[in-house]
Amino acid sequence: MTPSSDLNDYAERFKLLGHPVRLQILDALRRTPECVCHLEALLGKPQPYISQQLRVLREAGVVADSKDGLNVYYHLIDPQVAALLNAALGPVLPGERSHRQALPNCVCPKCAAPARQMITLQA
Amino acid sequence: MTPSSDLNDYAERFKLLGHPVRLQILDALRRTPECVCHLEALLGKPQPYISQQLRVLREAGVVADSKDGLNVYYHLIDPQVAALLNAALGPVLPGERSHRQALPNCVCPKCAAPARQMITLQA
DNA sequence: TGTGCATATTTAGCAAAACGCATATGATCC
DNA sequence: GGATCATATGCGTTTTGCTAAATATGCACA
Repeated sequence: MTPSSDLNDYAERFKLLGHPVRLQILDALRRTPECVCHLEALLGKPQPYISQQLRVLREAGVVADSKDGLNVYYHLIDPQVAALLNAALGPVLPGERSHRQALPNCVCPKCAAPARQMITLQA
Repeated sequence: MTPSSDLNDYAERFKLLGHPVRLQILDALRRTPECVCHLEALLGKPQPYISQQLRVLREAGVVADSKDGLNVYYHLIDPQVAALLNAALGPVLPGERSHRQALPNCVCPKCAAPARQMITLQA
């Protein structure tokens, strides 16, 4: 009923997106769930710092985590944030290359399941 | 070509919206242009403070001003910000009551063209 | 079972920036 | 001169951005 108190909530949500690191995380997550170690390699930031931003997003109800062995996977759960990302960055193209090659086991340089590595080099 | 440098620009734009006062200003401006004195009455903040936020928005290329006699009217010029506002707050309904009653001469309590005032009291 | 290694979270801390606001001054138009 | 608006300055408080250290937690393997 008081429209200005709602606006505060919206401003809070925009503030979540108004942060390069968080925006980059969310842009990655709207493509596919990602484990923390991959986000670390992707953003080039120290891991505790990424955990901090993930926590901000988690406590705001924007993302959720699910553990799988050693790894923790995060995924986007807020449809409105997804809509905002689409409105701002454009929708994710179906054929668009995801940041990772294969999902189930993290493939970023650190986690390095050696499977595809030499393919990348020669092809 | 470098998608992450673009993300910085997008984050900047989100940051503009992630501010209660600016968001309230933009929400008003997407309905209709407003003069500063009306925004002052609408937000209940001192005039220099509002001018300050308007300047932020102006220098970011989100709004533009046009002078008309004593008054300065601001309007929204960034279509992408308008799209984000629509995505977040919902589109402006056609019949929705604008904050002001009549545009050409500001009608907020301060500028008070006395025209409609007693109507408000009795009806 | 115990030890070690790797992933991830949490806590603490700090410098820098942003915020909220007041006040004073200036410009412009009537 | 009077009103609207912009700009500038200052100040106390809060938030941000980031680093570093400490603390779980799960897996592997002897």
